[in-house]
Amino acid sequence: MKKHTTKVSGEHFLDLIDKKTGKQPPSFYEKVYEIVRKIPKGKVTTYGAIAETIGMKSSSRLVGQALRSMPPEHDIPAQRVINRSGLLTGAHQFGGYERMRWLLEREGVTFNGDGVDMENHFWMPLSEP
DNA sequence: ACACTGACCTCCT
DNA sequence: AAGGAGGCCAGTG
Repeated sequence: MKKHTTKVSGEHFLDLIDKKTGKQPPSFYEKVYEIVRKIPKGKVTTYGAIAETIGMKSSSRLVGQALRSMPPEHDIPAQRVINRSGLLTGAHQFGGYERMRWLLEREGVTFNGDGVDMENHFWMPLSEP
């Protein structure tokens, strides 16, 4: 039985991001969400690039953890975050590889074999807001 | 409070 | 070239 007890549940973190009250320093998760929201349509970035932008280059796994913890209703384009080699390693969260690929292709992302054409679609997050 | 968990990445065979 | 082991560390139970 799963209650919605997670501390990173929908209203909580969305509230923090939207209002930016500044009551407390943004958590790692919140920083991830902010960056992911900035990924332009038709572009992708990587877990490692996001971690590096936050200033924790070695914590790319935490980026994946943050995205996995997102609530059902969100406006964060998480499908635009993939692994370094262009593979859709988070596909299971979107209902499988084909589904995640479709989400990206309808945004204009093109593929090279099984992976995204990184040469044309990789987007490096900006450090400054 | 402690142990385990990863939507990863980089080395090392 | 391809595959495996280890490091990473905030959250979660």
